[in-house]
Amino acid sequence: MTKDDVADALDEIGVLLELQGESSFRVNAYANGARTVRSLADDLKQLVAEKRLGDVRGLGSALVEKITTLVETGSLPYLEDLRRQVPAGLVEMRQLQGLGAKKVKALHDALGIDTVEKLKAACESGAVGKLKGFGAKTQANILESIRFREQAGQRVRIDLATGLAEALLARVRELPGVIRAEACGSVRRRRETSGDIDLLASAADAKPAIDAFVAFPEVVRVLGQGPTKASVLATTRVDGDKVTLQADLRVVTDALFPFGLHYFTGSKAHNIHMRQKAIDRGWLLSEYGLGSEDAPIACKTEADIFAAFGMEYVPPELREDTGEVEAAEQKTLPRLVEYTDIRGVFHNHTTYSDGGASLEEMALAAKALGWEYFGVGDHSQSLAVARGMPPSVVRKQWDEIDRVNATLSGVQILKGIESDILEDGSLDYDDELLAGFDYVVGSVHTHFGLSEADQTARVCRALANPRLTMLGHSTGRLILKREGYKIDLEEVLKTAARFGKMVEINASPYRLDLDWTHARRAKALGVMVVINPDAHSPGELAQTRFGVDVARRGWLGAKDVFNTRGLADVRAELARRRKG
DNA sequence: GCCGTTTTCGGCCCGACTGTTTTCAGTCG
Repeated sequence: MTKDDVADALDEIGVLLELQGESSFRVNAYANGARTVRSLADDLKQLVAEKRLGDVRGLGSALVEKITTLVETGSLPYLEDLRRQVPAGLVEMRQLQGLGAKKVKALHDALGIDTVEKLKAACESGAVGKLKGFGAKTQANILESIRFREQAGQRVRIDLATGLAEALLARVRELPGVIRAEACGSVRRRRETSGDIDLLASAADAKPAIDAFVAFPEVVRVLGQGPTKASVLATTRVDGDKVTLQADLRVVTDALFPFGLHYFTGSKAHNIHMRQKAIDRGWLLSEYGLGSEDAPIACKTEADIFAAFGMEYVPPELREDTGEVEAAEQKTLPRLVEYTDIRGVFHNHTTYSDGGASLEEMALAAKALGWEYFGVGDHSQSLAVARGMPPSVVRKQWDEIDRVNATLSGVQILKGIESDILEDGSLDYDDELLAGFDYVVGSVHTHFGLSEADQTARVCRALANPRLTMLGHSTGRLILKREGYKIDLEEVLKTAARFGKMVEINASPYRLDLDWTHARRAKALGVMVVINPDAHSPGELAQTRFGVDVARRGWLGAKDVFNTRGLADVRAELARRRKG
């Protein structure tokens, strides 16, 4: 049972209790507990074993007991009972836009509706509209939500959400009367995925901006429109991929902009914590201001809000209520790594395996980004589907690297390899060939189905290999597409620490593993992190920025990230490691 | 169900918007 498994179970309990009409506070306690578990920096199994779960804020005796049962036995009778009591279709109905637990329960109690299909039929027959508290409009909206369920309301990768947000934001900023505008929410916090776009703008008069917003060419449907706020369904293409998301625009006066920016950036948990800090001081904090009614505290920027509390500025990426409020009070927030700190990258592909560009093209693209080195890490021979290189091709690539390096100025190519970690944990190629590389990235590409114990042992054995420099994409997940293979990352990170190995944050927006919670754990264990774009084309080198986002969410500073070092330093360190 | 420098009970973030009402409940963020 991973943290996510446990958190999913707690979330499910919350939803099922809500559908039974339980108190919203009790329901919230489970949702809070799930979120808390999901973002735990410490190892869950260890917390359970050492009976320290109860020390975690938000986990009381009832949740501690249930989490302990889940971790120790892998199941929870209490949850299984709830599942028997609440039809599964109600959970699905609950996910429809505009339908909350109360309405779902009313539909079930009054009409016996327990599936989306029955709900659709009841709407079409007009039965729903006759129900007390429902009406013709609600009935039509439910039908609309059922139709649009496939199209929107789903989370999308951060690169796609960012593309749509930036397109909309650019238009909002051009609107007459708009003074400031930002994308807030999960896009600003740089999460891995986003479920909607939250835009905030300031203007003396909100209405013209709202009216213009709902008429943007990206808007395919207006979900709601008031004097200061509008919700739409918006669509665009990002690098060829179509992305459709709900987008909300809120317009406030410029004096309120900092408060709105903080409020709509969230996370919800961070906001609640900050609001509590305000209450402790006899103030109120909301999107409308800070302070008491007779003594409001003026803030020109978001930083002023934190300053009013005597806190350091908390970067949006840290606002998950995982200790950032306390650290900001104690002024112990780390200085986070920035994209501009990156001096080069190590894990990338060229036409020697499954990449689309030559060594020279990739190196020049790296130089254009201001980097000092481009590390190639093409696939090793075992990965035939990706045109993995037999030893003869490796030697040919080395020759070409030497030739191209002699012609390059300001950037150098490093001789790396993405060596398959074979099923038994050994590396691809013999020791002699491996010794010829500047560094070795070890990655799992096959046998995803091993048991957690076997997969963990396999990767740990690779980490113990003196030839391995860094571990590539550590879980093999594809965001929103494929779960990672089962692996005990705590054990992997501890093993990496023991053998002094680096662990990659794979910056491809499809992967982003290590995820931010484990990136933070890696730092705590003293494991050096490296951010690699896994680029297969020159344009993909810049996706390194998404990996920097993950590192920032994981509280990493520049010195925690290997590729913030310059070329000379990197060469020296890699040489030192090769000597062992 | 959680929590505590108003502490073991009585609170729990709170405002915008929608739709169904005629003063408010539900949903959402």
